[in-house]
Amino acid sequence: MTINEVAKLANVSKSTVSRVINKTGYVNEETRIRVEKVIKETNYSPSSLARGLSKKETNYIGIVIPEIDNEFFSEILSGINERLDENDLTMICCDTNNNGKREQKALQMLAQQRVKGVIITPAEEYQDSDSNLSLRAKLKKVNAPIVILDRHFNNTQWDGVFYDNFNSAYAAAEALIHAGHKKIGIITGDLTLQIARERFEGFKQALEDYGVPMLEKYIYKGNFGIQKAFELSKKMFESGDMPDGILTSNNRTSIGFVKAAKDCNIRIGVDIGVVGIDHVEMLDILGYELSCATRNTREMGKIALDILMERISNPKMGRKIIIVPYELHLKGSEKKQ
Amino acid sequence: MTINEVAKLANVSKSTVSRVINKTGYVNEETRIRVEKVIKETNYSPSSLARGLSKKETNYIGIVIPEIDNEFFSEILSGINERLDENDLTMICCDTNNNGKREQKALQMLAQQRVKGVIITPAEEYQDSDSNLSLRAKLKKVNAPIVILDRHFNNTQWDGVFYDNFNSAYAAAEALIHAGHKKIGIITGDLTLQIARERFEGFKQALEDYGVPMLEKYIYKGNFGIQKAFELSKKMFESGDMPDGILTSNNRTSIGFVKAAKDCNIRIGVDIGVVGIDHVEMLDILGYELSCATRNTREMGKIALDILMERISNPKMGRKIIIVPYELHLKGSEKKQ
DNA sequence: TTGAAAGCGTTACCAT
DNA sequence: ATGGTAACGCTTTCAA
Repeated sequence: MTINEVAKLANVSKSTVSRVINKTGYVNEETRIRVEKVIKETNYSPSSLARGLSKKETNYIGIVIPEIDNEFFSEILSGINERLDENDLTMICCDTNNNGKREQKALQMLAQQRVKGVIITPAEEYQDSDSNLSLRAKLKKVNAPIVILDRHFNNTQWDGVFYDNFNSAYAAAEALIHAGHKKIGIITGDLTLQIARERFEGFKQALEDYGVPMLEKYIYKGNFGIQKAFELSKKMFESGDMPDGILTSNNRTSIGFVKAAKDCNIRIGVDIGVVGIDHVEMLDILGYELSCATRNTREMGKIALDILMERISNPKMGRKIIIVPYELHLKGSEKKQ
Repeated sequence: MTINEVAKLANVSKSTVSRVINKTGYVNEETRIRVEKVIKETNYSPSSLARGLSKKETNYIGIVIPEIDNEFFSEILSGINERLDENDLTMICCDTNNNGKREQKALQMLAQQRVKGVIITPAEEYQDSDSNLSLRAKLKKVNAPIVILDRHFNNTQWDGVFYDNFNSAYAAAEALIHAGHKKIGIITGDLTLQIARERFEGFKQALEDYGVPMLEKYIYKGNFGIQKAFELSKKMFESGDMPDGILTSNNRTSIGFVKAAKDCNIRIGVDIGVVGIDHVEMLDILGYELSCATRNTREMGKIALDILMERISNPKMGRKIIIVPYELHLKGSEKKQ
């Protein structure tokens, strides 16, 4: 079924059918009804391809994420999805698997689809100026508005939505300080990553501001992974010299820590105080109520889409970088009895 | 940049440029090089819209799922994604939020995009013949091959990929029986759902086959949710008459059960034997190693895509229903000491 | 080996 | 209020 066939069956021109479909321009009530009847009867479905080509505009939105099976990103997607209908958008989804090559292919494909805009969490943290340049080049070729999500790179061009890593860590450390601890430690993330460094800096700043000494021996350098956090925590517990309070730098770090505590019969909130960054729902469910500084992930997705839409409708808008605030949830685990 | 502009810059016709792009037909080595140079220099990116319109064919694949932020579905997506590149496919993703209306909109949209095919997990279990009819009608309108994933409906037309619910429950119950239990119970899923009924049937069959009496008091009717499972388990523990072994009907049921056991100081694998359906990674991580009958979710996604591709290339192929097998993992929790 | 031209299914402008 | 027609950017067939 094409617009032409519908036109013939309804005894009108395709212009009229087009007007009926798009509710644009004048069309007599009787003929409208006639056309609509034919559309219904023939189950005619207008081609987005033809429409897009003709209007030189699509309603595709490209999403490029590194790990679709990571709950953080699936919540982001869920948030974006909530905004899709009202904006009449269609989502083209690409999982790069943290692979730069696949990222490039995805971006190329999106360019060919003539997407309206792209939301991307870069596959890799582009440290050196070379790879930074290459990501910039890739993004430029897309030739559409772009919003960078969660992972930083040296970007002076595009809008972005990021988490308030520094202050979130600051608040977490502060909570430990307020709980009365003097010996405070941290299990960091991979410090080659900017978000890990920012969190570490927030931690340091809090201790400094409150005059709490930061002891080298209580700084455990992790990698944001469960296993590493588990090993470090275990060492900590077995060393015979553990801090009174500790900050775990992300969800997986918290999980590794809890696992080690369970293994070593360390009671969280009793033998040691803990505050994590990120909320881990499953820990709550299983009764390990960990205090945490966290964010509204779903909201981050919505915000990213909102900014993208703003940018599309107003290309000259000043560059926007949104820092999503943390929320501090204290549930008792920060204490030590 | 359009194919015409490239053609002019390279001093050839657009036909030639098309041949170069698609590596089709004859083209002189020299002119090819010239054209390719222009393409690179101008950063020309051919329009998928125009190409699709001209070829009367896209490489879109539509995915319609009910809850994108459910780990089961994000793993499915991840599996599908692995097959996308090699098939040169682009994924259009729709989250229906278990809402029939949104499902309908999504399906309509996919039809307009002229997708090559669709993989769908229906938003609702369409019980009565009315809603069954309505889903069938919706699907027919898509006018493209369709694979039904995981959730059944009364379908005599499309290919499907489902889990072996019956035998998976049978095996789980069998494991409890082999562990020597005589008093065996189950926390079921929502029995209005076919997959819940199938699992319950598998359970019953196993007891019957082994001559183990099924006692009404040990049948706990749940709803596949954490909270309900928690409440039922708690009642079970507090009743003073609990079974020796129990089957938890899905991942969330297992979680609720474990939570209750923790609350009530019931030692899993000691005070009561448990086998679940579905593997819950987080439980393993936290040291609750639950025996389970489970499936390879990522694989299910791959299989669904593979069947879809087969169907597309061979529309006359006989109807395919793939039942994904269970894997039984015994880790000791099935016992009672 | 290359080019010209028709066609894909729409929209939008200009007539009527 | 309606119709005719060019245009969108590409592929494909037919000629040369």
